[in-house]
Amino acid sequence: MVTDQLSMTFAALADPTRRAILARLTRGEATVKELSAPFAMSGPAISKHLRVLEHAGLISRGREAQWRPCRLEAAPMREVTEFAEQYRRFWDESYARLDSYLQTLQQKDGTDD
Amino acid sequence: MVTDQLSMTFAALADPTRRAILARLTRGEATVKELSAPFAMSGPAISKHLRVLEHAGLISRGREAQWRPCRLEAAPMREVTEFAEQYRRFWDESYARLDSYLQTLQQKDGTDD
DNA sequence: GCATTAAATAACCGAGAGGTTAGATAACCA
DNA sequence: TGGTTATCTAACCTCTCGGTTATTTAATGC
Repeated sequence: MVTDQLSMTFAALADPTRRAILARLTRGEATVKELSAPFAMSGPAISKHLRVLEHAGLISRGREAQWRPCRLEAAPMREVTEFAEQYRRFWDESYARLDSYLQTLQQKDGTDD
Repeated sequence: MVTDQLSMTFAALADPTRRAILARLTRGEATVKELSAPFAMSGPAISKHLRVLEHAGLISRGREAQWRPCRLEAAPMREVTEFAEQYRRFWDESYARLDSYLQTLQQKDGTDD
Protein backbone atom coordinates (compact mmCIF):
# COMPACT_ATOMS: atom_id res chain seq x y z
CA MET A 1 0.00 0.00 0.00
CA VAL A 2 1.36 3.35 -1.00
CA THR A 3 1.36 5.87 1.82
CA ASP A 4 3.15 9.04 0.80
CA GLN A 5 1.17 11.99 -0.49
CA LEU A 6 2.77 12.22 -3.91
CA SER A 7 2.31 8.53 -4.62
CA MET A 8 -1.32 8.73 -3.59
CA THR A 9 -1.89 11.73 -5.81
CA PHE A 10 -0.25 10.11 -8.83
CA ALA A 11 -2.12 6.86 -8.23
CA ALA A 12 -5.40 8.76 -8.04
CA LEU A 13 -4.62 10.54 -11.31
CA ALA A 14 -3.66 7.31 -13.08
CA ASP A 15 -7.24 6.56 -14.03
CA PRO A 16 -9.21 8.19 -16.86
CA THR A 17 -12.50 7.99 -14.97
CA ARG A 18 -11.07 9.82 -12.00
CA ARG A 19 -9.46 12.46 -14.21
CA ALA A 20 -12.80 12.95 -15.94
CA ILE A 21 -14.46 13.41 -12.57
CA LEU A 22 -11.91 16.04 -11.63
CA ALA A 23 -12.42 17.79 -14.96
CA ARG A 24 -16.15 17.83 -14.34
CA LEU A 25 -15.62 19.35 -10.90
CA THR A 26 -13.74 22.31 -12.34
CA ARG A 27 -17.19 23.43 -13.52
CA GLY A 28 -18.49 23.39 -9.97
CA GLU A 29 -19.75 21.08 -7.26
CA ALA A 30 -21.66 17.96 -8.22
CA THR A 31 -23.49 15.10 -6.54
CA VAL A 32 -22.44 11.48 -6.87
CA LYS A 33 -25.38 10.87 -9.17
CA GLU A 34 -24.39 13.71 -11.45
CA LEU A 35 -20.81 12.51 -11.50
CA SER A 36 -21.91 8.97 -12.37
CA ALA A 37 -24.06 10.07 -15.28
CA PRO A 38 -21.42 10.15 -18.03
CA PHE A 39 -20.09 6.69 -17.18
CA ALA A 40 -21.37 3.20 -17.96
CA MET A 41 -20.50 2.15 -14.47
CA SER A 42 -22.37 1.27 -11.29
CA GLY A 43 -22.83 3.69 -8.41
CA PRO A 44 -20.53 1.79 -6.06
CA ALA A 45 -17.76 1.92 -8.66
CA ILE A 46 -18.01 5.71 -8.78
CA SER A 47 -18.21 5.75 -5.00
CA LYS A 48 -14.88 3.97 -4.82
CA HIS A 49 -13.29 6.35 -7.29
CA LEU A 50 -14.50 9.25 -5.18
CA ARG A 51 -13.02 7.71 -2.08
CA VAL A 52 -9.66 7.38 -3.81
CA LEU A 53 -9.84 11.02 -4.86
CA GLU A 54 -10.84 12.05 -1.36
CA HIS A 55 -8.00 10.14 0.29
CA ALA A 56 -5.61 11.80 -2.13
CA GLY A 57 -7.01 15.15 -1.03
CA LEU A 58 -8.18 15.97 -4.54
CA ILE A 59 -11.81 16.38 -3.57
CA SER A 60 -13.81 17.04 -0.45
CA ARG A 61 -17.40 16.16 0.28
CA GLY A 62 -20.18 18.11 1.88
CA ARG A 63 -23.54 17.05 3.16
CA GLU A 64 -26.79 18.50 1.92
CA ALA A 65 -29.94 16.54 2.67
CA GLN A 66 -29.53 13.17 0.95
CA TRP A 67 -26.84 14.45 -1.36
CA ARG A 68 -23.13 14.44 -0.76
CA PRO A 69 -21.84 17.16 -3.07
CA CYS A 70 -18.23 16.80 -4.20
CA ARG A 71 -15.91 19.77 -4.48
CA LEU A 72 -12.57 19.99 -6.23
CA GLU A 73 -9.53 20.44 -3.96
CA ALA A 74 -6.70 21.06 -6.35
CA ALA A 75 -3.95 21.73 -3.82
CA PRO A 76 -2.17 18.41 -4.44
CA MET A 77 -1.88 19.37 -8.10
CA ARG A 78 0.61 21.96 -7.02
CA GLU A 79 2.99 19.26 -5.83
CA VAL A 80 2.48 17.45 -9.10
CA THR A 81 3.66 20.42 -11.14
CA GLU A 82 6.49 21.05 -8.73
CA PHE A 83 7.61 17.47 -9.19
CA ALA A 84 7.37 17.55 -12.98
CA GLU A 85 9.04 20.95 -13.15
CA GLN A 86 12.23 19.37 -11.85
CA TYR A 87 12.43 17.59 -15.18
CA ARG A 88 11.74 20.60 -17.35
CA ARG A 89 15.36 20.95 -18.42
CA PHE A 90 15.22 17.39 -19.75
CA TRP A 91 12.03 17.81 -21.76
CA ASP A 92 13.78 18.97 -24.84
CA GLU A 93 16.08 16.28 -26.15
CA SER A 94 18.59 18.79 -27.37
CA TYR A 95 19.09 19.93 -23.80
CA ALA A 96 19.79 16.38 -22.70
CA ARG A 97 22.16 15.76 -25.60
CA LEU A 98 24.09 18.93 -24.99
CA ASP A 99 24.23 18.05 -21.33
CA SER A 100 25.60 14.55 -21.84
CA TYR A 101 28.04 15.91 -24.40
CA LEU A 102 29.38 18.40 -21.92
CA GLN A 103 29.54 15.68 -19.29
CA THR A 104 31.58 13.49 -21.61
CA LEU A 105 34.00 16.33 -22.23
CA GLN A 106 34.32 16.90 -18.52
CA GLN A 107 34.88 13.23 -17.74
CA LYS A 108 37.58 12.80 -20.36
CA ASP A 109 39.24 15.96 -19.21
CA GLY A 110 42.15 15.36 -21.58
CA THR A 111 43.87 13.01 -19.13
CA ASP A 112 42.31 9.73 -20.09
CA ASP A 113 41.70 8.43 -23.58
CA MET B 1 -5.45 -2.42 -17.60
CA VAL B 2 -4.68 1.19 -18.25
CA THR B 3 -3.72 1.99 -21.84
CA ASP B 4 -3.60 5.75 -22.43
CA GLN B 5 -0.33 7.61 -22.22
CA LEU B 6 -1.24 9.92 -19.36
CA SER B 7 -2.54 7.08 -17.20
CA MET B 8 0.59 5.09 -17.84
CA THR B 9 2.77 8.04 -16.93
CA PHE B 10 0.89 8.74 -13.71
CA ALA B 11 0.89 5.05 -12.78
CA ALA B 12 4.62 4.89 -13.36
CA LEU B 13 5.16 7.92 -11.15
CA ALA B 14 2.97 6.56 -8.36
CA ASP B 15 5.82 4.60 -6.83
CA PRO B 16 8.62 6.05 -4.68
CA THR B 17 11.19 3.57 -5.98
CA ARG B 18 10.48 4.54 -9.56
CA ARG B 19 10.60 8.25 -8.76
CA ALA B 20 13.95 7.71 -7.01
CA ILE B 21 15.24 5.94 -10.11
CA LEU B 22 14.18 8.87 -12.28
CA ALA B 23 15.82 11.30 -9.87
CA ARG B 24 19.03 9.29 -10.06
CA LEU B 25 18.91 9.38 -13.86
CA THR B 26 18.86 13.18 -13.91
CA ARG B 27 22.53 12.86 -12.92
CA GLY B 28 23.24 10.80 -16.02
CA GLU B 29 22.95 7.32 -17.45
CA ALA B 30 23.23 4.33 -15.16
CA THR B 31 23.26 0.57 -15.39
CA VAL B 32 20.62 -1.64 -13.78
CA LYS B 33 23.15 -2.65 -11.14
CA GLU B 34 23.91 0.96 -10.28
CA LEU B 35 20.24 1.77 -10.10
CA SER B 36 19.58 -1.21 -7.80
CA ALA B 37 22.32 -0.24 -5.37
CA PRO B 38 20.35 2.20 -3.15
CA PHE B 39 17.45 -0.22 -2.68
CA ALA B 40 17.00 -3.26 -0.47
CA MET B 41 15.35 -5.03 -3.32
CA SER B 42 16.20 -7.85 -5.71
CA GLY B 43 17.44 -7.31 -9.24
CA PRO B 44 14.27 -8.61 -10.89
CA ALA B 45 12.21 -6.17 -8.83
CA ILE B 46 14.24 -3.27 -10.20
CA SER B 47 14.02 -4.81 -13.64
CA LYS B 48 10.25 -4.70 -13.42
CA HIS B 49 10.27 -1.09 -12.28
CA LEU B 50 12.48 -0.22 -15.23
CA ARG B 51 10.12 -1.95 -17.61
CA VAL B 52 7.22 0.09 -16.25
CA LEU B 53 9.22 3.28 -16.71
CA GLU B 54 10.24 2.22 -20.21
CA HIS B 55 6.66 1.46 -21.24
CA ALA B 56 5.63 4.86 -19.95
CA GLY B 57 8.34 6.38 -22.13
CA LEU B 58 10.13 7.82 -19.11
CA ILE B 59 13.39 6.02 -19.78
CA SER B 60 15.11 4.36 -22.70
CA ARG B 61 17.76 1.66 -22.66
CA GLY B 62 20.94 1.27 -24.60
CA ARG B 63 23.22 -1.70 -25.01
CA GLU B 64 26.85 -1.67 -24.11
CA ALA B 65 28.53 -5.05 -23.73
CA GLN B 66 26.70 -6.83 -20.90
CA TRP B 67 25.30 -3.60 -19.54
CA ARG B 68 22.03 -2.02 -20.46
CA PRO B 69 22.43 1.63 -19.53
CA CYS B 70 19.23 3.51 -18.73
CA ARG B 71 18.68 7.06 -19.87
CA LEU B 72 16.06 9.53 -18.71
CA GLU B 73 13.41 10.45 -21.25
CA ALA B 74 11.50 13.25 -19.62
CA ALA B 75 9.15 14.10 -22.47
CA PRO B 76 6.06 12.59 -20.76
CA MET B 77 6.67 14.93 -17.84
CA ARG B 78 5.64 17.74 -20.11
CA GLU B 79 2.14 16.29 -20.39
CA VAL B 80 2.07 15.91 -16.63
CA THR B 81 2.68 19.60 -16.07
CA GLU B 82 0.27 20.53 -18.82
CA PHE B 83 -2.36 18.44 -17.10
CA ALA B 84 -1.74 19.88 -13.66
CA GLU B 85 -1.52 23.40 -15.01
CA GLN B 86 -5.21 23.18 -15.92
CA TYR B 87 -5.88 23.18 -12.21
CA ARG B 88 -3.63 26.05 -11.32
CA ARG B 89 -6.48 28.50 -10.86
CA PHE B 90 -7.95 26.15 -8.25
CA TRP B 91 -4.78 25.72 -6.21
CA ASP B 92 -5.50 28.63 -4.02
CA GLU B 93 -8.72 28.13 -2.14
CA SER B 94 -9.48 31.80 -2.17
CA TYR B 95 -9.64 31.70 -5.93
CA ALA B 96 -12.22 28.95 -5.79
CA ARG B 97 -14.22 30.73 -3.11
CA LEU B 98 -14.20 34.01 -4.95
CA ASP B 99 -15.14 32.19 -8.09
CA SER B 100 -18.13 30.40 -6.62
CA TYR B 101 -19.15 33.63 -4.90
CA LEU B 102 -19.16 35.46 -8.19
CA GLN B 103 -21.02 32.60 -9.80
CA THR B 104 -23.67 32.81 -7.12
CA LEU B 105 -24.04 36.54 -7.69
CA GLN B 106 -24.31 35.98 -11.39
CA GLN B 107 -26.94 33.32 -11.01
CA LYS B 108 -29.01 35.40 -8.60
CA ASP B 109 -29.23 38.77 -10.32
CA GLY B 110 -27.50 38.37 -13.65
CA THR B 111 -24.92 41.10 -13.07
CA ASP B 112 -21.20 40.69 -13.02
CA ASP B 113 -18.40 43.12 -12.34
C1' DG C 1 35.93 -24.22 -23.47
C1' DC C 2 34.82 -22.39 -18.94
C1' DA C 3 34.01 -19.26 -15.11
C1' DT C 4 32.21 -14.64 -14.10
C1' DT C 5 29.21 -10.85 -14.42
C1' DA C 6 24.91 -8.24 -15.96
C1' DA C 7 20.42 -8.50 -16.87
C1' DA C 8 16.13 -10.63 -18.24
C1' DT C 9 12.65 -14.27 -17.81
C1' DA C 10 9.62 -17.69 -15.53
C1' DA C 11 6.89 -19.14 -11.99
C1' DC C 12 4.97 -18.11 -7.97
C1' DC C 13 2.70 -15.43 -4.01
C1' DG C 14 -0.05 -12.01 -1.26
C1' DA C 15 -2.25 -7.78 -1.40
C1' DG C 16 -4.72 -4.30 -3.60
C1' DA C 17 -7.43 -2.19 -7.63
C1' DG C 18 -11.52 -1.95 -10.10
C1' DG C 19 -15.56 -3.79 -11.12
C1' DT C 20 -20.08 -6.28 -9.95
C1' DT C 21 -24.79 -7.27 -7.30
C1' DA C 22 -27.40 -7.14 -3.16
C1' DG C 23 -28.48 -5.04 0.95
C1' DA C 24 -28.12 -1.23 4.52
C1' DT C 25 -28.55 3.93 5.79
C1' DA C 26 -30.36 8.13 5.79
C1' DA C 27 -32.88 12.06 4.37
C1' DC C 28 -36.85 13.77 1.95
C1' DC C 29 -42.02 13.76 0.89
C1' DA C 30 -46.88 12.44 0.93
C1' DT D 1 -46.24 5.63 8.53
C1' DG D 2 -44.44 4.16 4.34
C1' DG D 3 -42.27 5.07 -0.21
C1' DT D 4 -38.76 7.20 -2.95
C1' DT D 5 -34.22 8.78 -3.79
C1' DA D 6 -29.20 9.19 -2.96
C1' DT D 7 -25.44 7.09 -1.24
C1' DC D 8 -22.57 3.86 1.21
C1' DT D 9 -21.22 -0.86 2.76
C1' DA D 10 -20.53 -5.84 2.26
C1' DA D 11 -19.22 -9.64 -0.13
C1' DC D 12 -17.42 -11.34 -4.01
C1' DC D 13 -14.66 -11.86 -8.46
C1' DT D 14 -10.82 -11.22 -11.58
C1' DC D 15 -6.70 -9.09 -12.83
C1' DT D 16 -2.72 -6.34 -11.90
C1' DC D 17 1.22 -4.93 -8.88
C1' DG D 18 5.18 -5.44 -6.38
C1' DG D 19 7.86 -8.48 -4.55
C1' DT D 20 10.40 -13.15 -4.18
C1' DT D 21 13.68 -17.24 -5.81
C1' DA D 22 15.47 -19.99 -9.43
C1' DT D 23 16.77 -20.26 -14.04
C1' DT D 24 18.30 -18.54 -18.58
C1' DT D 25 20.57 -15.55 -21.82
C1' DA D 26 24.38 -12.87 -23.30
C1' DA D 27 28.76 -10.70 -23.19
C1' DT D 28 33.50 -10.64 -21.04
C1' DG D 29 38.05 -12.46 -20.01
C1' DC D 30 41.20 -16.12 -19.20
